[in-house]
Amino acid sequence: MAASRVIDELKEAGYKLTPQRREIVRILGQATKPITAQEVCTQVQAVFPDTSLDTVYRNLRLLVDLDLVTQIRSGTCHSDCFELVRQHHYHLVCLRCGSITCLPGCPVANWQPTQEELNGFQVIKHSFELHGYCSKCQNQMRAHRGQN
Amino acid sequence: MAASRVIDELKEAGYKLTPQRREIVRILGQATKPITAQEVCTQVQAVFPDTSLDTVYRNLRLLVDLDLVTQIRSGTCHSDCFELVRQHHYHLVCLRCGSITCLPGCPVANWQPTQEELNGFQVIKHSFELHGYCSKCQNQMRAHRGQN
DNA sequence: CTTATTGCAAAGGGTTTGCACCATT
DNA sequence: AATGGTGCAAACCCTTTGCAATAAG
Repeated sequence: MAASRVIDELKEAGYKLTPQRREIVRILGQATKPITAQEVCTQVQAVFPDTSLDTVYRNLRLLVDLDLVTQIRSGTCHSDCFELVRQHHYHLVCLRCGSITCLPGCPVANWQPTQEELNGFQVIKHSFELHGYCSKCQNQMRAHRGQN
Repeated sequence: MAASRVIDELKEAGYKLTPQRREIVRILGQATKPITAQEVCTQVQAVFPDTSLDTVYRNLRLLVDLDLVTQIRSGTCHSDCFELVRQHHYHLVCLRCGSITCLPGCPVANWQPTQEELNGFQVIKHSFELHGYCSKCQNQMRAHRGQN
């Protein structure tokens, strides 16, 4: 979903478009991977230095509630990450630094368990993550071992 | 992995087997799904009322570090859940109440992305979750709508 | 007897909330 | 002018940590 589309949806839903809010959406639109509220905040503050972290959280929550943003509580990430809702894809999550990389497509996009297995559970969506070590961390771990 | 096996591993590794520690392992061994530290604590306190939550956290952390327990930071769960390491499986996670159900097997057990996609990322493991609504929450949501 | 483990209390980190002021509509 | 949004500060929840007392080996 493009940032402009998100702005339109906010407008239509009757929400005010403050500069901070526009900037938050713009930053999410530019991101190539999910980012934390803190990262969003730092980037917003580059333009509007007085922006507070709670404003970022409030806006992210609003966007999540409106189904315009996806919130990811990753298997390794300390804090939640956010990204604009977009085509289904999956993530590489580093076990060491928590960084997330997006990969297109999904190996289980069309898969469904049997009805007996679900036992009445209503599936809305699914998530698929690969956990391991990014190349940067692999290098650092090698260097660290080298020191000993 | 059976609880007795976990106890053996702890013994072999030279850790002391306190009553609280044994009970924590026993509770994890009996659980049919991942549970929170708070849930473990409440169950331990049924037997040893003075047990503190931080002792539970310390023991869970130890078990995770020893690769005897898996820690799950789910896409919806407020706090982390824990389960004994066992055969690979996947989870149904309720978007409303956060409850987790285990399903055997895994639709992507033998799948691997191409080397170009990974770009040096070293895959250690993966996680697969279905998010939706458990039947209990579906009923509650229906009842709630009925009231209006 | 030695050392790890415990309970307590306090601190830490991420996230949410109450409030008065301010800005968008 | 009305209402929703903001910044600040404080609260909240989950989790971790320092410490002295305790218990397992």
